[in-house]
Amino acid sequence: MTVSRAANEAAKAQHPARKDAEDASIELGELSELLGYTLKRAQLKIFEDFLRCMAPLQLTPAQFSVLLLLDRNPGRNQTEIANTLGILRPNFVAMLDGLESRDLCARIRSVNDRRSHHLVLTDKGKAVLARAKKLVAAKHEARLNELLGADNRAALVGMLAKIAEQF
Amino acid sequence: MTVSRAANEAAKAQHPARKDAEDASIELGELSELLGYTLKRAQLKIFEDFLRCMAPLQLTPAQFSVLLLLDRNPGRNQTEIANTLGILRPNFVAMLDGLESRDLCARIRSVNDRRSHHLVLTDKGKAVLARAKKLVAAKHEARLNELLGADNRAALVGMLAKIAEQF
DNA sequence: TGATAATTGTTATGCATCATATCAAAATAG
DNA sequence: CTATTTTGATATGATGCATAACAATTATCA
Repeated sequence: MTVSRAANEAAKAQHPARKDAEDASIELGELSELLGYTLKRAQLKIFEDFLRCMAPLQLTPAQFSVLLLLDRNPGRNQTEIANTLGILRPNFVAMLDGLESRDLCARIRSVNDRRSHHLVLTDKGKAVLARAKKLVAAKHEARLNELLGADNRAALVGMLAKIAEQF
Repeated sequence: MTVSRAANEAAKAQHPARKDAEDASIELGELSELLGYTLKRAQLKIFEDFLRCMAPLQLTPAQFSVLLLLDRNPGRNQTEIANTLGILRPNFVAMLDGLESRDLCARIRSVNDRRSHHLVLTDKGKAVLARAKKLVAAKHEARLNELLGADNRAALVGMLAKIAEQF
């Protein structure tokens, strides 16, 4: 599980009285100004919190993104969905297997092109997605707005999107 | 290699005239407003560019961060360095083996505590780090400033650091 | 002091992610 | 009709990340 790392840190925090005690704490130096470094660390934290908020539904960020896409774009095939999410087709197969085995989505053989599958959410899938959205909004994103402020949060997302697209 | 994905995309870009052609392009929906999603994608792009810039020195972001830390904090042991970088000690062993086999750093048995190693950069390690810093500044970070502007870039790093620490 | 516990580096191992090659079935191009 | 391409799928390997366990060493404390 992904909580273990946090639990590990928490365990250390309970023993501040040791030779351990950060021993003249280490200098990060230019590391703290490196975008890649902060980016990676922030991403891990965000995913960790996402998993925590989504624990009752047992959805990973990747799975959530698939459900969102299928909801907005019903009937697309695996290649299309996988491509827009940056998932390689071979790896997307097992992922879909998992969602399908939980009856969250379904593969429907296309009549036009019998190689491909139309992907759709099941009713259960739609229900789970609706609950998931609420959890994300209420627990995850709300906490972000609290930490950064709505304006800053929007600006942050904007800059990240710009990097993701134009870099 | 990590370039292959980009090469793959490039290959597709050369064939815009297919049934493929993004076929009434897929709606991202609320995905584009999800911080976790943009964060992950931006992080991948940044790491990809970092690797490209650092190709002549063959340093990964993780390796670069280790060299930086060793430079600023010579004589620390493996546990200390690994902990501050969020690397688990078992995984740090192989990583150090790699750097040490390239003569970039060295493990020096401590006389006070013969269990631990003092970690230091070799002369070659210092030289490589110096070149690496220049590459990062000239190629990588410069491009970011160009895309976002220096002020926005600083604000971005600040917000990410806040998330990484306080979330 | 001496028995017990904790720490350090290490190995082994498992799981998840990611990437490539390859394949059969089906569709498309020429 | 033949050759190529596309789709979903399988097998496979590399890498990152996490846990358990171990020997050597050090710290704790009764």
